[in-house]
Amino acid sequence: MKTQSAFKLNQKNPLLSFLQFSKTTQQILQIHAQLITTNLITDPFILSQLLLSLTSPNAPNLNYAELVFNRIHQPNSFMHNTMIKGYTQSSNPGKALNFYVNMRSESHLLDNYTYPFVLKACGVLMGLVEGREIHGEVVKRGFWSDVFVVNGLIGMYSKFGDMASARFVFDGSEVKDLVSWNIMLGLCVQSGDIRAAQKMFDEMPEKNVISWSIMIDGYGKVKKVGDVTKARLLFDHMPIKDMVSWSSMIDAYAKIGKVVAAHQLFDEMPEKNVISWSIMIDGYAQHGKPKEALNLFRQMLCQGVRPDMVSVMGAISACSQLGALDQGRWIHMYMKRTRITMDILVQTALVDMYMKCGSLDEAHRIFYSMPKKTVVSYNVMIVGLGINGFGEEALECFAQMEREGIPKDDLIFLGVLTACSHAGLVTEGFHIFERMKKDYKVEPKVEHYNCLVDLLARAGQLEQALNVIESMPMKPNSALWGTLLLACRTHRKVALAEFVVERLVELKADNSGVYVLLSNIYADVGMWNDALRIRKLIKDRNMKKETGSSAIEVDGNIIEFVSGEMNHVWSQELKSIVHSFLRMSIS
DNA sequence: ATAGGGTTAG
Repeated sequence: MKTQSAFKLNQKNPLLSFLQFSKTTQQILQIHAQLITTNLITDPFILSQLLLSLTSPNAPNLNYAELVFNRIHQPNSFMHNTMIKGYTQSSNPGKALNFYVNMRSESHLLDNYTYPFVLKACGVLMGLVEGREIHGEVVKRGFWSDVFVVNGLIGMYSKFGDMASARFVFDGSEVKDLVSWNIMLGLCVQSGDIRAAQKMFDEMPEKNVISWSIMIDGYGKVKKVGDVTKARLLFDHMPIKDMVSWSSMIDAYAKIGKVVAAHQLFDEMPEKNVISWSIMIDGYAQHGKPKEALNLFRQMLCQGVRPDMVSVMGAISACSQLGALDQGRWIHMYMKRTRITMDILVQTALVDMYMKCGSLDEAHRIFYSMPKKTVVSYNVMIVGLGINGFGEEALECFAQMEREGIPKDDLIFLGVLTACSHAGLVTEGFHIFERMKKDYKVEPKVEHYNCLVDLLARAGQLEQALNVIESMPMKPNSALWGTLLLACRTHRKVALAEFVVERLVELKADNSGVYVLLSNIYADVGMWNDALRIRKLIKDRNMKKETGSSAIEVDGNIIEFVSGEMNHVWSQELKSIVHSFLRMSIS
């Protein structure tokens, strides 16, 4: 955005000066009211300026702009183009295309300024057919030498993800600038072809910060450790960095769970915005460090950074993981109070948070007040009901989803199956699994078989579970055997457990947890020698045991308990509580 | 022309 120059009074036309200086809609409207009373209203230059002000992204008032536009007797190209630009920028590309269609009937209005805007509208609308048609028109009318038009075309094909067409325009054009190269670079990255991007990057006659940032982002998105190193190399070598380059680099680390490296850069970056904070918060939340995520969120608020919809997601997710109901509630209230808009994604995250924190009431309230629901919203609800033991309600929710005609994906079946498994609804679960293949034509994946095995095994039907594993179309993975092994303990099936461990050894997935479980199974049925033999094996192989931990929220503080560590300030109190409960249950 | 967001198994 250009900085507003100091107010200069136009002697010949004082109103015009005010108009160009006005920033808020109210000011513009006032001036317009004055304009109507004067004869200046017919001056095309004044009217153009008025439309420009009314459609500016600072204070757009497209309805009013359209009103003014319709009262103009013979709108010129500039006015048309201003309307198209305004509609595209305020995300109403359909209207923009309408304007364009109207212009076409008087083709003298169409100039080289029209096409970039209308092509952009096609890109936003995903209007593939219209886009190609306009492409043809551009060629016919010979606007090839205009780099803005060419970039409009490349940009549009880039939005469609149509590399071939974008390349065709790019290669065939005589006029390329840095923007054209950068759009192509971005398209390569977007289609996952980092090698092609690197080739272009090397060939580019000149590069700017944006080109470098695209490459860093691209290498970061490949999500392999080696490529992140490559991203870092570029990052360290680029001549000038801006917030986007820093954020892209931090995100590259955060996405692969290298939170330490990410946080270090985050501390080093000279200037932060909401996006950089969100990246860091989400990085922690997605990699098992919800406490750190919440801490950062608090820090962000302290620094006076106003959170937006996206930046609260990480914090909400952290609350779900911690079961931190009070803090989750606080964030929810904070959003209401500070009028942060909540879209489907935020609402879904909130439903998930309330469900995971066991507050079904609040989850219900949001869920049923949602104007639109997606598969994901339903999934969150169904899984939430399931983990809270309301299997029947979960199935009812699924039925409601069917009635609303929401298309299903494979994950929703995973949700329904886990809900059944948690509630012990074996026949219902089996039924859903069958219907999944038959009625919905969704091919079950290993994860679905895992759920089915879990469902049967928990209910004690271990033979059937084994049957499923042996008859399924794909190779069973270690998670699947793990599920079965866990059920072996609950149902004391020693022989089957030994069989399962053999399979896990074959898969080289026999970690310490597996042997601990096996040893416990032996111990449960009194086979002490075997139990000891396995214990010794764990010790001899020097296998490290992952320490278990859990956390609860006490008065808004997150208290973490680590297995085996009983020296926590809360431990003594906890012990006495547990003991008094035990005494109560005995007497 | 470049950066951030929701769902699964313990």
